Amino acid sequence: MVEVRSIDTRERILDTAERLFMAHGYEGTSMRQITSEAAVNLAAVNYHFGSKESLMEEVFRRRLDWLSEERLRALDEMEAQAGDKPLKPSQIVDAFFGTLLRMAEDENRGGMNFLRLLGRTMTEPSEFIRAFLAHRYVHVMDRFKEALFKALPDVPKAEIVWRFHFMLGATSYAIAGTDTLRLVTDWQIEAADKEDRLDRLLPRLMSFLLGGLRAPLPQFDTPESQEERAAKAA
Amino acid sequence: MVEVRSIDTRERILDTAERLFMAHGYEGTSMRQITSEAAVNLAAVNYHFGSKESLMEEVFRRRLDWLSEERLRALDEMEAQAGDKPLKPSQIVDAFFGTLLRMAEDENRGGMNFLRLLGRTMTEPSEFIRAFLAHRYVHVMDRFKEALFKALPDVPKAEIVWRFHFMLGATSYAIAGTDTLRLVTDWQIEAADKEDRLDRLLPRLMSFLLGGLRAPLPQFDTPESQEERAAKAA
DNA sequence: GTCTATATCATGATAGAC
DNA sequence: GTCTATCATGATATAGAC
Repeated sequence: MVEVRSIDTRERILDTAERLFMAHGYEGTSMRQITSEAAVNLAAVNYHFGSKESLMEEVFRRRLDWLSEERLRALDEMEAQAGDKPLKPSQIVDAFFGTLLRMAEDENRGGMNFLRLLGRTMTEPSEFIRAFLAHRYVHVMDRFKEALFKALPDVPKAEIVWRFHFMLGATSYAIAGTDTLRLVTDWQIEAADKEDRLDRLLPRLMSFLLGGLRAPLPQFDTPESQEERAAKAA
Repeated sequence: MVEVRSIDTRERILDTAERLFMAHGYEGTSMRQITSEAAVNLAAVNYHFGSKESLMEEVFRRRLDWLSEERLRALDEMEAQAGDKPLKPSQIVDAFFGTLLRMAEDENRGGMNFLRLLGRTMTEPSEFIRAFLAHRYVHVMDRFKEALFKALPDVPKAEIVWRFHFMLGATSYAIAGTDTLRLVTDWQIEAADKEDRLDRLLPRLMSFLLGGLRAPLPQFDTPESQEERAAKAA
């Protein structure tokens, strides 16, 4: 063992950073806070990760590499079982969003805290981290997009992409705002304990997402009505 | 006129702050950036608003007071017209989310930039601003909640609150991530120009939201299955 | 590998002249 | 109302001893 304490230090920094980035945002968290709460020296972050940005990237990489593999594995399995038949949309949605939410139950994989951080980061203005995520996991998104295209051959592809986007939003927000729920309601959500609330979030969210994914298509302007409008303008 | 320039200064600070808070987040934007881009003196922010936090609150108040009135006005009108009959869910959703998205077309009311800032802030970790919003506009949320309860008497209230929450998420994300769309897709969304994309966002989003709102209810554990589980555990 | 000490700079806020 | 000058603090990052 070449100083096993360094591994502890590294992990302790990552754990603390994950928690603090979640609580105060990336810009709102200082390296002093991180190193002091992790009980390591201020210089340790730069030694182990090089910079604050690289630390943030590593916080995500540690969790998302695993999640991405799980998602793809779930999809592969289902497709292998289905053979030639197309998958049901509910299967695809579960492979993507169900796998994500079940991650919240595993404290060793970051639990709810990481999920909330992820949800937040999707709308946060730190360009560098969104660019990092977009690059690193684009292949996962593409696989799921293609699966949805096959499962819903009658829905225009552009529409599916938009709805995928809406599903991401509903999920990110639902996760990120576990305490924001006060904004919508003042009365306590009926669930007594946290466990129960998490158990029920998945079926609730799945119903909503599938309802949205399979909703009747919106009616846009037809080419005729566009011509009408153009005629009026002229 | 007692120095009309001060009004300009105030508004210019608000406009600039709105844009920069959107681009870099609250913590990521310094007062020096704001005052320098607004071409006002550094001390002007503290003179006019007292602090950076109060400035942020005013950025939101300026837009949301108007939006809240519009939302309530739309709801009042519909209820007056409907008389005794309950409103259709689509009407309520349009009064809330449609009014919001139509705001994006009005540059004098902040346009798309403010909407994206709002979407971001919903998941952002600045506690003070979320607390401010929750306090100041709770009456609007309550009115819409009650309207949905009446429109959907067969759906449990808790379920409606959750789905309201999911709808907020899908919308915030859709708005906040106008450029994040790259994360889901690499190919350009078919819309040629921004105008068109915005025109089509509303019907697309409305279809999705209504599909989710009216989706079949999720199946939870019945008391029986809970007893089963308890028996197993014992 | 880990620490102390420090360099260098940016931050929010204010005091006081005009 | 607006300015300059400045304070006190906290930021990221690094040099160099151990």
